[in-house]
Amino acid sequence: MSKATIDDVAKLAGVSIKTVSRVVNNEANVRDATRARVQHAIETLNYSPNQSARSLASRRSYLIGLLYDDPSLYEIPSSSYVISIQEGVLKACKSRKYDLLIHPCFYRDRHIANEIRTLIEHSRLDGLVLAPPLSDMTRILRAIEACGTPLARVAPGSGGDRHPVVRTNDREIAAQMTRYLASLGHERIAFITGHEDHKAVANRYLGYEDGMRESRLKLQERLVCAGDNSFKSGERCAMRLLKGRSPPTAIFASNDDMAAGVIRMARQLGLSVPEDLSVAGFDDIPLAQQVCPSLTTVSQPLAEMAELATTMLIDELEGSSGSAGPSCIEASLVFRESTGPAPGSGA
Amino acid sequence: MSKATIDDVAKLAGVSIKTVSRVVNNEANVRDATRARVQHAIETLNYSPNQSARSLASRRSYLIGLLYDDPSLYEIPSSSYVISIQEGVLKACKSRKYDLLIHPCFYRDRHIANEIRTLIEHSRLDGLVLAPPLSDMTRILRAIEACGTPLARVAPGSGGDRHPVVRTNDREIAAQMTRYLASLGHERIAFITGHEDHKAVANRYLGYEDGMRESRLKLQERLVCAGDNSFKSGERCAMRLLKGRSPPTAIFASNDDMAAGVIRMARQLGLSVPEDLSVAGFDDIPLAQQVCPSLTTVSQPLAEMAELATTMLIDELEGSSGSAGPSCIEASLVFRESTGPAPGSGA
DNA sequence: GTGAAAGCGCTAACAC
DNA sequence: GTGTTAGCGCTTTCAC
Repeated sequence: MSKATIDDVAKLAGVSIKTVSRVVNNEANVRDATRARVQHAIETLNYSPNQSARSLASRRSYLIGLLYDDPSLYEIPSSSYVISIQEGVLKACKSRKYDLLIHPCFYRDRHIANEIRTLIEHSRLDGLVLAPPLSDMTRILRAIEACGTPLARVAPGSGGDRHPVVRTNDREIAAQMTRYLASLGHERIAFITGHEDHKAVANRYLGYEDGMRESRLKLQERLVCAGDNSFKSGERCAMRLLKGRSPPTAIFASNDDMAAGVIRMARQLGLSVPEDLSVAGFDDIPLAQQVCPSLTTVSQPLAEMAELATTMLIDELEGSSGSAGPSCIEASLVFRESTGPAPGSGA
Repeated sequence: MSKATIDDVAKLAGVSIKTVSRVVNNEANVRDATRARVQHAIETLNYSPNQSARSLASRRSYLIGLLYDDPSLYEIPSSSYVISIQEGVLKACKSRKYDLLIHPCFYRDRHIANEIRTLIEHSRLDGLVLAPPLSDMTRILRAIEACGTPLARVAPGSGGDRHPVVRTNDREIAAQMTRYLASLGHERIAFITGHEDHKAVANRYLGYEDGMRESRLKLQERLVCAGDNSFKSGERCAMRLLKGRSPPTAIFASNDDMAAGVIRMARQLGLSVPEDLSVAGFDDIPLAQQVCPSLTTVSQPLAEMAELATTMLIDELEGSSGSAGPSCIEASLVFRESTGPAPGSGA
């Protein structure tokens, strides 16, 4: 029963509605005794402010929108990615008393800018959090900025913008993983790239190149295979890489789904992991612990990134000065069973 | 710029705001010519109604809340379950022009009723969709009904309530899977139960009993093992079942995560699936296709259930008469690689 | 410290 | 068919 209004409370407490409003919003300029009296009335009546009225008057909805690319729309079932993002955003929302509205969309949709514009105009959002790969697309950023809606992004781009951006060290950590594989004695280290529209994933390839160079290993085009982030593309690439002559002894896939596909294919080809082939992934999704052998991978702090981005957005909404600009949350390597010494490296 | 108001449109079109309102809300009693003129003005001004104002005046927010148990809160990472539910709810919301607010919570939280009450009072929701196992808990249902908020549930309980409930035929389909295993010559068919608080999952056990009885196989207590829906509990149960004497030749787990755990453990114990052991799961999550061998399972139409529940809720909100009462969307068996003839059954 | 008055932009009820 | 008049329940501005 959200029946009681601010008038009821004011009457019961013997004050004006403005004073009630002050108490509710924790504003200054209320004597302690008055405040207590109002508090009491609020509790007695079980009063809770009407959000729509509040929104209308204050032009703030306490609603954050989360925009992400919905993998289910094109059958790449990496649900844990979405869940991690949501988890982080929700955590920030909860602690700041905002509600979360979710809006998955298809990033390649030609009308996506319009869709988002409609969402902004039609829904009463205070701000928007953008997840990758949506957060990489200038067309979308333009549309949102044109609407003047505050936003924060989880994205690799440095941006240099006037809105908060949170990224992780994809490139550096991918280089580190590559060097780790090299340190195990692997020389033919293959790489499976991810979907080209996904900039963060693209950075992982750059990291691979860095790592190979730093380990003084030769980059070979035939050891690089183009995946699309899906399990199936991992299988396909593994097949191609392993069937060639002088096949790799290690495969580094730019995400876990593809790495899991590699493991499955390796097994079907009669190879043992990690004895015959080392496999590394990226993301540390739950699947990484469930495949056999479990996957050496990079723990990507997706939830933390989303949480930070959201917190920064809310800070901005509330004028808590600018913690704006780009931030970075560092990823880390997770060593499990799928990697080991290169065959014949004396182990 | 959601700057233009209904007054601006009215002025430009040379009509009253009420007429604009009629056009915007697709009401009758507007001459075609007038309607066109108003439409034109709307487009010219790029007008879009202010939702907060609309909510305040009409007491409708066009906001649906989705309440679900958040697996990440206690480390059972079955994200695909959440995603499927969201997917269904979102689809219904989209087609009916509602927005979706998500609210995960911990179903065993002692203060959950309060949390939900706060959510309802504080947020301006038109209705609530409840996902299992929250949807099974009378304590929660009571709290929501006491608030008078319309709701719909995805739940096994027949309910007999005055709100929509959508269920699936867990029990019957589990019996069918059991009979299928029996038809392959298996006699010692083990079952791994799920989390006890999850009624739908509990029904699957009843179906197993039915299926065993119908196949004239003996129910043996030692062939039933208690899991908790997690991958790890699947591994644990498999270990216990397979290490005993006269171990089962088939294991039916009440969800895919546990079934995947069984497969992993079987492999570690040196058993081949399905040659030495058949494994069946339930849910058909993406993982079912990614494990090796891929999992024979039950395709649970979670997204469809959620979509139907949401549609029924919205129907009710809009007074489109009652399609209320319980509905059922049927699950079906999916045959993959993890099941085969019983060892020594002449195959 | 506190209150009165004036909206926020829309829908609802009823008059015309 | 169309317009007028009141609110919806809150915040804001400014006076006291």
